[in-house]
Amino acid sequence: MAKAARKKASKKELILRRAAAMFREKGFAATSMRDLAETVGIEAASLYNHIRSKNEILEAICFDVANIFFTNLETIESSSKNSIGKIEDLLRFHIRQMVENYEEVYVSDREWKHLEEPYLSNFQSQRRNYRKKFAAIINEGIDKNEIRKIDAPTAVLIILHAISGIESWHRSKAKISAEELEENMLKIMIDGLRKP
Amino acid sequence: MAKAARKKASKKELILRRAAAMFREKGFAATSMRDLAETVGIEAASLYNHIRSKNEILEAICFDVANIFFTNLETIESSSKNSIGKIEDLLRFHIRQMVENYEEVYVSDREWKHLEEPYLSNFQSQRRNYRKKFAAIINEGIDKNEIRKIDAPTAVLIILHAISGIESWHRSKAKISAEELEENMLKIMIDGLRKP
DNA sequence: CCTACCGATCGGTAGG
DNA sequence: CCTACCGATCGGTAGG
Repeated sequence: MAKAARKKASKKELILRRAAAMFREKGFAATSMRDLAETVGIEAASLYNHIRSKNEILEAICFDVANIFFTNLETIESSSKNSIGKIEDLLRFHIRQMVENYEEVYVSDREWKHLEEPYLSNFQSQRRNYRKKFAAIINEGIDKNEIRKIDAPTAVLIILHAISGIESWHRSKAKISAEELEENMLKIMIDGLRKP
Repeated sequence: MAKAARKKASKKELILRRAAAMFREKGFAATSMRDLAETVGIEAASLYNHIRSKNEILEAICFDVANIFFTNLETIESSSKNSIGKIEDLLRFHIRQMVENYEEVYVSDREWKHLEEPYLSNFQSQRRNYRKKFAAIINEGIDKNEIRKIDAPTAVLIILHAISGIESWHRSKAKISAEELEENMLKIMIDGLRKP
């Protein structure tokens, strides 16, 4: 019984992982349940013993990712570092997630618009919330004279999207290592914020 | 005859513009020809008097945008400015295109993977080419000691994706003006490159 | 530009 | 987990 439960859980996880890979590659709408079933190695109808619907798969991916980032943000918020230090930690976390957890993060970032209500509104509001908290850290740094006077929400958008650009790096067979990539991104972006 | 030709051309342009708006909003795969026909105000079958296929619409959008950017890049390459100046011009052009020509640029950026061969390979190679030329300008600046020693291809990815992040700004009803946005982005990104 | 329609494919269910 | 199948919808064509 415990064994069967474990087995079922791992098959569901397999489905979610393969789905993330396919949604990333072809997009949510262009991925069919028959395509997915084939890469999992079962018939399309059998998928429905593990998941309720195609949309439920997307929900699982998007909210898993959202929770990982939100939990990390709370940890960083309550740390004792200064603003630049907090932003650096935030960036490193984003970059590492993008490298290590690539398919899921990418899908959460680009395919969430195919979420259905009420999940769509829920996801969008989590997203807004995350960006607001990020912007608050930047504004804190501006107040304390660590960071140059810039529009914080704009800086957040730039930073977040810059990181999601690692996608292409990932595809290009890693001409530089993950560590080098991280240092390069930090150098460019943190120094764009820091007060001269 | 000239009048009829003009009329037909403008109807095709209307279809392309509406298609860009819908592809941006729902994604290429999730947009049906019936949806598109409805917003244009005709029956689905009538679309085919103006365009050959759904994919041809995507091709028109993607290559129009690619050509606009490529032409501009060539102009900038042959200018007499220094590297930082060239990059600044390049950034301003990208930002303005993103603001003024939003739907098409966004679609070209995010939906090109639904292109079919041989257009897909063609588009990807134009894209690689553009990034290589952009990276070459950065490397030139590093050689001339205007720009700090960073990995140029990484900087290109960061910059290009940072700009595509304006999408969210666009959606958020412009809390700051387009000019302010441009100056903020320049400040953050150019100063991340410039040699201290 | 429309009506009428095609074959293919979609997400999902019934029943075992 | 499979076979068999459903209604809906897809991109696109024929013919006028």
